[in-house]
Amino acid sequence: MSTIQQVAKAAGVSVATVSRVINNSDKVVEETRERVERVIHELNYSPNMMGRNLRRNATEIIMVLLPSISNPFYAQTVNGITAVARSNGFTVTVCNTLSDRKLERDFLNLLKFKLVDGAVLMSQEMDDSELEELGRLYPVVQCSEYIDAAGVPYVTIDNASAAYDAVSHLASLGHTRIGMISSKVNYYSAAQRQAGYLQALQDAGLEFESELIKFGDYGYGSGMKCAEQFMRMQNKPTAVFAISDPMAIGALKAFRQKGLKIPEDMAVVGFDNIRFSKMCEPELTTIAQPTYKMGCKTMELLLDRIEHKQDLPEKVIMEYELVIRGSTVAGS
Amino acid sequence: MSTIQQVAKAAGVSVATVSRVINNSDKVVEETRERVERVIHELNYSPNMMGRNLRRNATEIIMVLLPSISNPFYAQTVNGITAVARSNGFTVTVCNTLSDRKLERDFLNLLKFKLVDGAVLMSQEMDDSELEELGRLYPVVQCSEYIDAAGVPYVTIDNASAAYDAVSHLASLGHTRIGMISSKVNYYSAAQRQAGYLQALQDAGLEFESELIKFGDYGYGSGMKCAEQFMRMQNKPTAVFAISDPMAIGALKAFRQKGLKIPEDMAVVGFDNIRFSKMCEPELTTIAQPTYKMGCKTMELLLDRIEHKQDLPEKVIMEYELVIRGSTVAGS
DNA sequence: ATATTATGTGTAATCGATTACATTGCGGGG
DNA sequence: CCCCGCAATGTAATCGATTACACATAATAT
Repeated sequence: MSTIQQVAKAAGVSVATVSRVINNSDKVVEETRERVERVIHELNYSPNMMGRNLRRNATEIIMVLLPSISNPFYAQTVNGITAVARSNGFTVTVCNTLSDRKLERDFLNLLKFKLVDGAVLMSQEMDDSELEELGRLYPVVQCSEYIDAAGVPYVTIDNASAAYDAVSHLASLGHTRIGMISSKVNYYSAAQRQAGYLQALQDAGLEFESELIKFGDYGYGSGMKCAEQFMRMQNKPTAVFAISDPMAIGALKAFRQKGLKIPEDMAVVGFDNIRFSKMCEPELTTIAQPTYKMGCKTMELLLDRIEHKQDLPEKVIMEYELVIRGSTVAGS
Repeated sequence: MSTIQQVAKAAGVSVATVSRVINNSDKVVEETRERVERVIHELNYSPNMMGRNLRRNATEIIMVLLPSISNPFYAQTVNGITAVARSNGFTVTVCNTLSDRKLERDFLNLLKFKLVDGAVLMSQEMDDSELEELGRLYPVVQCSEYIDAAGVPYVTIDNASAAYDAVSHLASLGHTRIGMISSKVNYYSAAQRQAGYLQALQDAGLEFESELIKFGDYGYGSGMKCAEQFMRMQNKPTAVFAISDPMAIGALKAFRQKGLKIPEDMAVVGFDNIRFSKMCEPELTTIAQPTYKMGCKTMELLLDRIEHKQDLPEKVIMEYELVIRGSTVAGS
């Protein structure tokens, strides 16, 4: 690997001139520029970013923290983030925290250590005060999953309202006993979705009892288990709202294995509109978040922070959509 | 953000001593160490990695390049890579190339620029000679998808043999007309799987014609389209082998929409054993790769390269497994 | 008592870039 | 012919760490 010094010597100029050529700044007379560029090419030189970054105190890399790349929900969001980042000269790397607090901390050290310029959090394990400090010290934006209290900006949908719409949809179809599959881990979005669910039941004049909420972990397997719990109840629900598509799909599968007809005997609504939700039998009614746009918006907020703009928006609430398919309405 | 100089001044020692404390190297007398550590804590100091990396010429970060984090197949492999990396003090970041050659190049610049110590390629857009050069200059290992000619080490399964087994399984069930859903992009693995398919047909004494191979893009949608093409054929196959689970699942869906019974009227085999393959109706027969172990092995090879060990293995072929489920054998 | 060694700490070079400031040379106005 | 100003390039400080080497002091050997 060649350095700027070697290039300078070989081209018979100073390192300053080489640097000027690389950054095509200032004036370099055409003849010199060509000579330097030829040498750069010959030596296959590319500037060492550690040197550059140390001097500039910036890396033009941002990182996206998410609990698991295996959850298909994240892919589109990352694409949106990447699109905006690239058009502003930034590179995006994805960091898989596996919901491990220690691993998450290791990644966030990259921020502290200045190896990345900013971070998007799509989920966090840390507590409010840690997040608050993080947001105070570094450019950080939350996307989709968030903690409100911490003063860290976020982009999200109105989870309560989305859940409300999903459950109201079930109620409007005549269901009077509606279950919910939520999550044990208390994410804020899960709490909001539960609130929306309760509100919808109340507004539809339906009764609620705690047995109607089961708890999973966002994955298929837990959806199946929750469905089995519902099946064992005396007074079974005829419809279920799950806060993730994989859980909804797992539930669908379990219900069908028990011989229930979907949506006649049991209606199911999911959340996130992952691609597979159109592949299962029947197709899944679900809440679609504008994932790509959310990613774009998130990156815009982050760029503003990195550039230290003032008076920045703290919250952006995006529109969602209830996508009605065969798991709630036959033949749609 | 405080620097090592500030810490040194505040503690009344030299930067060398502070550095020794941080790296707990050499001898520092207990009293000095405590004083320095107290100051470090008070100033909330953490070493600037750009300075350190510049000096050490290493970052202890490795990157994984993959075409799309939305393909669930990659998640487990990344977990394996991460496990081994972490236990060796390395951090893993995932880079989403979107199969875009330019984006891929941008990420690989991080290698050239010394911002990462090594890379795992799970798929590449570059041609053989580029890959060959990359492998010569930097620590790089291919995983799962690979180019053999380039002399870059790789970890994989025997794709031809796996496809052979899948197709032989179909033949052994009495199918005599067996289609294949392959990919337009000519990945090496796709070519090998086609070879295995052809060999299996030949060994089973079955006829082949070019119409029996359709081409998709590894996604659900393309699987559905290929299935529709099969349905329009005069002499339809009664079984189909797809080189990715999403395509197999898409095909399954399309066949069922046309009223075919699976597996009676049409048997389907996929490839990769993604989690959804157990959630679809019926469950999908597929080839399971030992993804987690492949990730571990890949990272081991990469670590060896980073540490400049000699006489390293160039190829590691792992065992796969044909998982038989309801899409080929009823009730299994 | 002196020479030798070990121990702890400091000084300054170094990694590879960027960039403020200095220098050089040249053309034009007076 | 001198001086000024501008354009092109060079010199050297700087970013924040690590580390070879130097040095001072104390402990030990002779």
